[in-house]
Amino acid sequence: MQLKPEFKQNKYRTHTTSMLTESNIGQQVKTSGWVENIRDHGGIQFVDLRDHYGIVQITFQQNAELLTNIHRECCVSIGGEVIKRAADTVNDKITTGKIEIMAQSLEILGDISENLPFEVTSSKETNEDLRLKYRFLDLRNPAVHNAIVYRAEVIDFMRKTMQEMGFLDMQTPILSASSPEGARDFLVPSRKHHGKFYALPQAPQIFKQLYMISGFDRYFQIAPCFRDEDARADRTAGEFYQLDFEMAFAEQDDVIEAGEYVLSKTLERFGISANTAPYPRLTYAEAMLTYGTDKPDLRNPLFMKDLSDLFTNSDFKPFADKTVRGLRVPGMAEKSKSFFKNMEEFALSIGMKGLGYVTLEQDMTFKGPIDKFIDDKTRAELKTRMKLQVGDVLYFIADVGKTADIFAGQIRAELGNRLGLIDPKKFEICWIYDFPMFEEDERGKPAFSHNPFSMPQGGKAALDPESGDIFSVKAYQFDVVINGVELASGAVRNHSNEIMARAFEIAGYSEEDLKSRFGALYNAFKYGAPPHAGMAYGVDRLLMLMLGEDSVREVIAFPLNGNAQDVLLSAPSEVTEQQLREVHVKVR
RNA sequence: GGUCCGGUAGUUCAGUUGGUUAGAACGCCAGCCUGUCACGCUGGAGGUCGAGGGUUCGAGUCCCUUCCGGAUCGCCA
Repeated sequence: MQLKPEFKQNKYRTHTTSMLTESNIGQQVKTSGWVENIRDHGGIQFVDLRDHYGIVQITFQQNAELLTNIHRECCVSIGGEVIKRAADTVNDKITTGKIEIMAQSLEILGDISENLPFEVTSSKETNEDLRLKYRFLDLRNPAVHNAIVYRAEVIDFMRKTMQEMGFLDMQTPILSASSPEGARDFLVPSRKHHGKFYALPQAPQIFKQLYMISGFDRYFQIAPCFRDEDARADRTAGEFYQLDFEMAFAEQDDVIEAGEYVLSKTLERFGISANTAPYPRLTYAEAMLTYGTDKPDLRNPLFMKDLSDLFTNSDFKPFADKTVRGLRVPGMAEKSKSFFKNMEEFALSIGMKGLGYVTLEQDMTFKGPIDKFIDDKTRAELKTRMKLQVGDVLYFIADVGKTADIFAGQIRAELGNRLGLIDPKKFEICWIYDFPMFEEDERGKPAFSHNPFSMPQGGKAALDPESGDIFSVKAYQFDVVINGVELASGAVRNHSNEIMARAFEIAGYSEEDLKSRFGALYNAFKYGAPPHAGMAYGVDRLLMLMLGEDSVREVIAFPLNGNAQDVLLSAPSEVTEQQLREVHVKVR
């Protein structure tokens, strides 16, 4: 590697470890880093010296005294001559493996390192709380370190790509008002205003819409978002980052195209093998019927079809007048009895009452526990509709309404796993769109199904009480799904108070509620809001997928633990009485 | 908040039906070793078995309480 312009020799080093190549052979150099390992052979010692860029081997011959008191993870600066390694001692595993430094001097830079709480090079196997407490050591592990470097590179690339498309990187406030979104807010007490609180933004939603109303055309931000909800493997406690963007005078397709561009370019740039854009677009209804979920894993080739009409008058009570889904599994008939039994047990474990199936015999007849309830005409129709072939298994999933879809989706996912149908290296990306504007709440009343900012398709007319079933109204609302993970969500925004008020009314809120919950937007809409639309990608989640990690915490340098604690800095922590008095807070 | 799983050496783990002095690997310390790169060899130190209580002649093991961690459901528009 050439000397980068920004690299300057100083008293600590003439080269970083990875700069050293065969071209440096014979030169006097100095390099600094951490001692990853010491191999002491008596008359000769080897030290692996690690810095941000890589590793180089330092050899000590007849000067072992330089290593007195040196332990693993000591921070040192070592001077010496670069020498060529003999052919039989070359190490192909490291980029500097053809050379080594013959040490002549060694300076300890920090304090002598104490005994380590865990071994740095295998830190990923350590209990997570301990890793997080010593995150500075954990992050020295190249496997952990490089994920953070990767994160920086991916975010940098996304930012540049957004800028190329004409988006401006603009900030939004962190200290703001409690927002009317679904999650719990993090509250910050006010010192100057007794009894009042700021809230950390759950998303920059209101502000990015205000940017549009302010006449900015294309906004984006790698935006911190704060939600006081419990963590999951794919969801950090507390805070996360979104690639958030918004476009004025935009339709749904404009946002989808921009979102598709930045994602596909990013995956391409980082060598992720994904299906190429344009990505398949599935309506919510299609996804629910075909995959039993609004976030389908399309790596799984299995899919469902509607069979309800064939069993309306069936003698088999569990199917009669129910929603029935058919799931064809090619070539599964040869699976063992226990495999089928285990699937039935799985079905029971998720709350299904049973899991009927038939297998397709050599002569194309059916065999299986529920075959006796199927008449010949239905058999013939099943063969054509499900395109059945010899050796197939046809599962039936029946229940009331949407429940059948959800159960079918779980069966599909489980079969995908158990049959090994899912290629962990593949990325299958799709759009889900046409989400319903409203869904039934527990009492059967309409509630916003996704979010109240979205524009209903058909505008105000669609919300007219005369225009029919309110639950059939769709919103301009869409998601990006990768491998069954919801990665992004977007919408055409409602930019009219009139339509907003009507939508709120349907969801059981008054215009006064609208004014109090969305005061700023409501006020802004009064002065000429442009039609606008946008979306936001979960950056942490995307990085997790790109790196093939199971936990989102692996792609965040200093994450809260699963219990929403910063075990490194001890947060949250108690504060002094004085601090509490200043912000007028009394702790019970 | 619910459910499930876990907590044993610095780390990762094993520990049978309740039964002798609680083990292994890695790490650490000491000694030996001039070509290793997961160096090797010899020896050694290191344990409140998460905590508290109970049953028992005897508890890492069984019971109760509690704390901590993980997964998951709720929650996350």
